Amino acid sequence: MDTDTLKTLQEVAARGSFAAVARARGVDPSNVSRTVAQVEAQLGFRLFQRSTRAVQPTEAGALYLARIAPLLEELDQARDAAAQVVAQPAGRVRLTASVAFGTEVIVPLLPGLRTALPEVSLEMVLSDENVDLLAGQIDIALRLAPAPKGDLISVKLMDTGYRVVASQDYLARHGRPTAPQDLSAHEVLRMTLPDHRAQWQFRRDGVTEAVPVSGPLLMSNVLALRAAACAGLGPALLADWLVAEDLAAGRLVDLFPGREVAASGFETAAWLLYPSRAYLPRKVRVVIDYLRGALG
Amino acid sequence: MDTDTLKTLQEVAARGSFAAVARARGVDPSNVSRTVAQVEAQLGFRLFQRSTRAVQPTEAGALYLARIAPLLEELDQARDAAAQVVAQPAGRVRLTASVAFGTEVIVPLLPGLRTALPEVSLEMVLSDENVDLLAGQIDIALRLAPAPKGDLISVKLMDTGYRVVASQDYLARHGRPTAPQDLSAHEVLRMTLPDHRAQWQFRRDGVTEAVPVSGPLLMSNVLALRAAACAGLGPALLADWLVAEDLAAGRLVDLFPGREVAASGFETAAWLLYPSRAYLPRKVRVVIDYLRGALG
DNA sequence: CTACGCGGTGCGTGGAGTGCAAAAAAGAAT
DNA sequence: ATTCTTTTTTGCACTCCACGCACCGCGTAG
Repeated sequence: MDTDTLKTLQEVAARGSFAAVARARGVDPSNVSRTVAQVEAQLGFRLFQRSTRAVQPTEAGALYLARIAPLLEELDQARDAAAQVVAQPAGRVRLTASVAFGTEVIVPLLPGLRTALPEVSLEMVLSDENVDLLAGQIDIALRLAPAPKGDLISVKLMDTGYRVVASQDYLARHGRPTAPQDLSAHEVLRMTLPDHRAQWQFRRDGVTEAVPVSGPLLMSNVLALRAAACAGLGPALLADWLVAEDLAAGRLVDLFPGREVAASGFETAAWLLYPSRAYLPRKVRVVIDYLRGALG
Repeated sequence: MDTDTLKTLQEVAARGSFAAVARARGVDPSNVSRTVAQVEAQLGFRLFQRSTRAVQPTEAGALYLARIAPLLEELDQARDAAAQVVAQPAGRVRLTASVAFGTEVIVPLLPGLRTALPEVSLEMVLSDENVDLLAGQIDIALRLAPAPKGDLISVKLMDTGYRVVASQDYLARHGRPTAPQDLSAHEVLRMTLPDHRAQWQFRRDGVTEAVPVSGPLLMSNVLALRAAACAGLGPALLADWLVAEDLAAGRLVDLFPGREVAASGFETAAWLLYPSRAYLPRKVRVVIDYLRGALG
């Protein structure tokens, strides 16, 4: 029983005509007719009830075709999966992340990734909106929350935290707060996200305190928020990976290095999401492994 | 890709030797060698790493073989499952007949058929129009004429005849005709079929006579015609199977019990039609046999 | 060192599969 | 009704693939 033959059967069922299948395949109609007849002889039952004007699957034929359809599919997948074992990890991998995370965390990794996986080319889709992985043909998504639903695989890439930072000159002008409570006297820079607006949370030695904050400036973009903080417009609550470089360079100062800081919950992390396929393309696999190795 | 080929691959993996597989299958070792080589060429990767003394699946080959093994199994199961559908005298059989024949002849057989073939469920499509057997997924058709054309198998189910009948009270009011010719003086009930309209034929001892008939009432439905006859509206030419019960119950009287009666030809019969003798599902076969036994 | 058995290859032949053409048939169109 | 078109099926050459056979290279076992 040839798989090509079985695919012919399915095409016959789909098109409802031997002649149409023959035209589509560029063969003689007699070819299709004989193929079906031969399969029927081998199977021992009739697959299609046919007249000169119509071809209709029999009950047994419909049952058989319905059952073999996924099998033929999987047979092809088995071939592809096995081929990937020997194939070099090559091709284009589409990766999506937020603009800030992409530019600050992923872009610095690109040189190393290029040398480690020269055959893989990365296509970065940076967007602060949640891109549909299937519709966008996305292989890998980097998000700051795990997959809420569906057939996505979530792996924690790295733990993330927040820092309250301000610029040197802002501190020189307004004084450096020594305790979180002092922030209530400052006009802080805030995100428009509801979680970040009313209060910030601090934790040290297991003791948590919430500090109400306020300020005239609200921003929807963390890069802009960071820029504002660097410009000395006030203290800001920002992700640690976003301000690591600025802290190291001295452009920003971590106001409470001894405390954990959070907007809503303390348990935050960056997640790597990818669609749960039966067999992940090798090029995607190696990129995932590289990212986990570099960030995990 | 032939499933038999794929099974050969599995046997190679199991036995670890081309020659052993060749012996087991009774073919030449070169056959196995070439089969494997051809599959590898089609797949694009090597399945077995082989030396003169050992055959070992490659990593890709092992993965491929492991994945196709259950698929081949299911492929066979699909065949068996479908074959069982046709082999078992069980399931739904779609049967079409005219409304009158179905209700008067087939329905009385149903109780016996239910007990004789409890696993078979009958779906009756009663229609006075010629149903398309293919489009309607009909297994068996009961018609009062043989298949005029096509690849349908026709078997005569039972001979049928016609009777000229009238109700007791009609005869009391209009007198009982003693010879067919007397019908010309009656207003008879007629079918709208062209054959039945102008004259009725009678035969006794090989002598045929045609009697012209007329009447104001024409009906297109034999059940309505019978009802009209029962209601004393006049004599009617009706199929014997249609009036047998009424004659037995005395609701109708056979006016010419000694004669054969016909509308057009005397050779009339009920036919059983079914598509294609080859690969006839067993459930259809047993219903056909039952009907022939009960009516033939 | 020899012999056996293994996988791989060249070769000739028979049969399977191909397209073509014609037949049968069923629906559509006139 | 009758003709026409389209579709399935089958008969018929023809081609070419797949089969077994013989042989080669090679590694292991005795």
